[in-house]
Amino acid sequence: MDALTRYLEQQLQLPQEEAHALLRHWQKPKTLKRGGFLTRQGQVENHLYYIQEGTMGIFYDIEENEQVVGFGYADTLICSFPSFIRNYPSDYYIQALSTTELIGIARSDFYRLLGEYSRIEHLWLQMLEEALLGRIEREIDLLTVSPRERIQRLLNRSPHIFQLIPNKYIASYLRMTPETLSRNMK
Amino acid sequence: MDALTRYLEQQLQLPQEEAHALLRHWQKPKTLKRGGFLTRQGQVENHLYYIQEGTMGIFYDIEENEQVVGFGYADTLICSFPSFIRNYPSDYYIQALSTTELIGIARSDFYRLLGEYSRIEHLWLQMLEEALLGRIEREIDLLTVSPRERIQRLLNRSPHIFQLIPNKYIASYLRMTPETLSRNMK
DNA sequence: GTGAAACCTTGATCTCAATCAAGGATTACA
DNA sequence: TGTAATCCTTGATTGAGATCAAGGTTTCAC
Repeated sequence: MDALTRYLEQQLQLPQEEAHALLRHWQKPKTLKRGGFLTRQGQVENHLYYIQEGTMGIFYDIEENEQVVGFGYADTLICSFPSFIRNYPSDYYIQALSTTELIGIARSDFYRLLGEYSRIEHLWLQMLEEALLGRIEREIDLLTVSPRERIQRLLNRSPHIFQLIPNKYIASYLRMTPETLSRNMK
Repeated sequence: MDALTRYLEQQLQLPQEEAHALLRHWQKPKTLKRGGFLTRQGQVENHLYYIQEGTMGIFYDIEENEQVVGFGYADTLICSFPSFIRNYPSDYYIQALSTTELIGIARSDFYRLLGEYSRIEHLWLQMLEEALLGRIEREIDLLTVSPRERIQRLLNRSPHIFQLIPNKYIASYLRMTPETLSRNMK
């Protein structure tokens, strides 16, 4: 049983029939080297990806600076959601931070399956709820004034990120410079 | 035809049958004076509310300070979503910024209707998608460094907020002091 | 294994928004 | 309509994090 099957059936609790229906449409693996783009700015995101191995960063250019807005790592889904959902060109770009292997499912297949299998639709609804709650938590993190406190919150919520991702990206994600992160980690 | 019916059928494009099913469970109006609480910290949010008239603020205490994280006004839904969805005590509190009239639907009724009417479930899914995209946009706003730029983004996206809500709340929402907002509005 | 690139740390300086303060304008409601 | 409370504005000062700079360390690819 491969990682995606395990993810769908065990982690997401999807019944076999639905898991199989999804798996049939998942495409052949894609490998990216560090620095390689999964999605570029201006490009429409036509796939939802599952990361089999590696680490990725989601970026957005704010006021001419590259800002990190999220990470991806093994056993998580990744894509430019606004672009995937709205079928618009993406403002975000997604890059491999280390060699990464992914598989994707096309938007058209995905939304068709939502219509065909109410359990998949229900699962997607629950995932959207979770994603929304995650964003709401993230908002509090960003509103927190003290850099030290922002670091602490991330350490509590996602300690593994500090093992996986270079600090300079984490600093950007936490709305501070690498210097400030360094000075507040001790 | 009242405002909620219009909202469900026209704005949300819900068929009559489903709109009626929802409407039956919507409870009698509730009026709050300026400063009155819709939801308190620590209280479980058991209802989803529709604002018929007035303005509301969603607050969160960060590092002992009251932080505004959102607004509500006529013809929008409001509640402490994390609490409503997860059935946990709310970290947020919701207060009327002016005299406000609302009607609510109980969580249990709401989720039962989701199960009974796939069109309602589908609509809720779409609303969650929209809410998620809204949060993602909001994240970029918060990551923007320059206060002037943050103000500009809100002015572009939601100019009506500046008509409805006192500037001091908007300042907090934009992660700045009222002084900074004032100095950067001209 | 080795060299080059990427990353982290520490120090010195600077900048811009927060804070403190006070007067004036609006708003709410009795 | 009067009056108190709330809100907005402007000025002066302060402080925390950004920036600039440079040395040392780790990581990665070949």
